[in-house]
Amino acid sequence: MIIHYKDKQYFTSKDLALSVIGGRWKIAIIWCLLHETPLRLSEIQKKLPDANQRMLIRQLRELEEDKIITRYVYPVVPPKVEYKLSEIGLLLEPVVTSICDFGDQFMQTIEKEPDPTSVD
Amino acid sequence: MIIHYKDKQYFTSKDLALSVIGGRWKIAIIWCLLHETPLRLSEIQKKLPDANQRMLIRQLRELEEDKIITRYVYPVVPPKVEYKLSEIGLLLEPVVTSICDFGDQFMQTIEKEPDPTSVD
DNA sequence: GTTCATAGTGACAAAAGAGTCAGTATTGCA
DNA sequence: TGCAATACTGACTCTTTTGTCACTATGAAC
Repeated sequence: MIIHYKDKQYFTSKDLALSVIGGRWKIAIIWCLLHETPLRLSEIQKKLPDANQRMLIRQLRELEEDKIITRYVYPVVPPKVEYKLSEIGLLLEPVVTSICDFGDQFMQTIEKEPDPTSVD
Repeated sequence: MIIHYKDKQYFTSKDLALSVIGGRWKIAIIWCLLHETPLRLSEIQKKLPDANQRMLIRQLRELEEDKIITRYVYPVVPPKVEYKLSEIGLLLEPVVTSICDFGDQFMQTIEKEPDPTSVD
């Protein structure tokens, strides 16, 4: 079974999923939107200060293209745009949660037994 | 809270988790090892024919470095090496499962409502 | 008329990641 | 002697992703 999506081929639905969530800031953005919704760009920026605006916008565009988030533009000046998770996007909650859980557990193991290559 | 790991800084445990599972073939390798274990390199290659050997070895090395998998070398000729998930690696089961589940659901939505940019 | 706020785009440079190809080692066997 | 099998490594290129900088638009407030 081959899945065609956005001019690419995926051999498993898992690969397709990874193409949707794979992006430097995507999981972080989804995490933010799971905790508080809707959010404006400027609010996401405050929550993710290490991502620059250009990157955030690109990631938001891709998530929107994949219908993971919705974008609502208020016809006002200065602009006001709200992002929220779509119905499909909400299905990512278990993914984000399990990644967070794993991260916590992994962190505990490296704290107990610090990696020799790590620098404190 | 800043986590130092392998000469890099992580601001959340989620980012740390993503650094561990982020790699073209890592989720696929872990998926294989969750279904059948242990596996030899040549067996993983058969299960992931699109990954070339060099890439698989690199991903396996990184997973080993992060203590997600263990590598056992039999002292025989020709070489025999077995890979299996470590105790920590097994904690990734919910991550892989939730990604697969999401992938399946996502696939259904794009089948129902095909994306205009996709090519069949 | 200038400035502010917000959300955005274009063009490019830098870095990271992925992929390719050729080569190594060991031992047994024909 | 030469080949087969398995698990690698080195060196390189190519591609993709990420990051950076400068720039736009609009209407209100001063």
